[in-house]
Amino acid sequence: MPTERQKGSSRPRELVWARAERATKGPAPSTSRRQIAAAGVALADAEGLEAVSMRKMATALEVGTASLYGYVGSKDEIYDLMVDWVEGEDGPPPPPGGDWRSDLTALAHRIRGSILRHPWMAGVAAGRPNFGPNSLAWVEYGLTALDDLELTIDEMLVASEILHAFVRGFAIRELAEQQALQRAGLDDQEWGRVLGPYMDSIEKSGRYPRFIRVVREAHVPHAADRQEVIFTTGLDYILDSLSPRASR
Amino acid sequence: MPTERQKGSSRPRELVWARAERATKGPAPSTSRRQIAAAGVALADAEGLEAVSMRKMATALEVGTASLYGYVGSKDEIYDLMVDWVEGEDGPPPPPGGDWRSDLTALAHRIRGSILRHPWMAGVAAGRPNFGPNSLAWVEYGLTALDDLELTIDEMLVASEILHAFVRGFAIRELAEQQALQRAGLDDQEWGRVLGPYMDSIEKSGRYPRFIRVVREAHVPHAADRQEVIFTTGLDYILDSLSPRASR
DNA sequence: CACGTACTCCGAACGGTGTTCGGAGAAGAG
DNA sequence: CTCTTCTCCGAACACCGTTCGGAGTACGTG
Repeated sequence: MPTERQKGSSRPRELVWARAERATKGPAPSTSRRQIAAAGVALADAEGLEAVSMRKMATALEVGTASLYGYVGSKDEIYDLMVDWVEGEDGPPPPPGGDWRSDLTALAHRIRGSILRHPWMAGVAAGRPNFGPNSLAWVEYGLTALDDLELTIDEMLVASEILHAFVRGFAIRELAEQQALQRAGLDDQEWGRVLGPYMDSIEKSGRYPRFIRVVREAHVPHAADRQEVIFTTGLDYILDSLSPRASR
Repeated sequence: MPTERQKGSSRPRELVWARAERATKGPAPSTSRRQIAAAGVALADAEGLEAVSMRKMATALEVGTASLYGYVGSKDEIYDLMVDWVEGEDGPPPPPGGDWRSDLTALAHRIRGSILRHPWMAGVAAGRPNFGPNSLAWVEYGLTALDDLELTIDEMLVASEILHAFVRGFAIRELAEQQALQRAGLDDQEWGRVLGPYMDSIEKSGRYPRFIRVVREAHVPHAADRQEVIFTTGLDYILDSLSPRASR
């Protein structure tokens, strides 16, 4: 999660994206924002977001700790760079394929994939909007796909927001479950040992009968695939609700 | 954001919710998990999540810092307690009103309200699932409302997941926008000064025409109300897509 | 070519952080 | 009354984000 600004903080500089990467005068910088982003992503992927500290970043980049503040105004800006790096890791958006439905489906799976591949994304993106060039390119891609539906500009905005909200919200929930598993020591059985007794007591309390029914019934062996099915089904529900609005 | 566990950490104890609050033998504890949760929420609401430190919590509760570890296994567990405290702050769920659609609408608005009222919720809930009693009660409420639709158990699960995913995802996005505004110094004009030049350069690049169109057109005076409208519209889309599945 | 300026680099320090350790003291069990 | 078991917590450890101010470098200009 992005560190929160304290109340009396000095006025923010310009956005990272708006500041020039390199000055014209002094010595050449020995690294770049792009390298900083890549190093941050590598660190966070390997050891978790907590491992992204200014000192470790500096060590990874073979640079003094304080030097990073020449590239970045604060640690939060490193998060911004990391998010946009991930948005760009698969290359730029392809040209739309002409079928809005499959374009949007692909977009949704891509967003979900990014979050699952980089679990720290959920927490980082929660507190700050991201206006990086790669993020914008993918938003533009989604809006372009929606063009085929001949919606008003307001309907397009709503449609885009709904899609992104669902995908992001779903991936976050999926991730929380997945990480809880991982936290119990990378061991499925261990998790059962910890959660099991509590679930039993919940069941015995009798206050959550439908929840218990869902949990017991959904506790099938192929949990990973189950999430896949729920996601795809939910996505279809949402795309279904978009199409009738095209033929007004 | 929840602190991530490091790899070699010792095995986790039981869940907070499963551990006994009070032992039978020694002296009586001088505070309670409930008070810890309330103090944490108050601190986070007033000064941001970053202000929730073990030392400040201990000071607020008039207790030594190390004493907190008798109530809680780690700082993350304090986050768990805080989330469930918020889930319970409006009292227990009412009995379902008989109309599934209005029940679910009310539920959605309640979740969104909680996140907007306690902005730190988004980041905290991103990394950990919450199985606290109050959270479960509201999940149960949603499932109960869905009972009227005569869905299969799997359809109920999907429907519940979709609703929660959309609401959570939307609130997070809304919050990010709102906090970016706040970060610029509680000043709308300041934000324009920071963002404006960047948006102009984006526009001049010509690479994001649809995005620019949406931004310019959505930049109306009544921004707060705009979010309300988008949320309500999106929610209706989703509920619309649920109802046809009732009459299979 | 040389000067001045504008920049990059970064060691050291400041005030915080989460968590552990181990002793002191309180209260129910026998 | 003793013993056991719990609560409490000061002190310490390793680390954190950020700031300061000096040293060094390369370009624009005279």
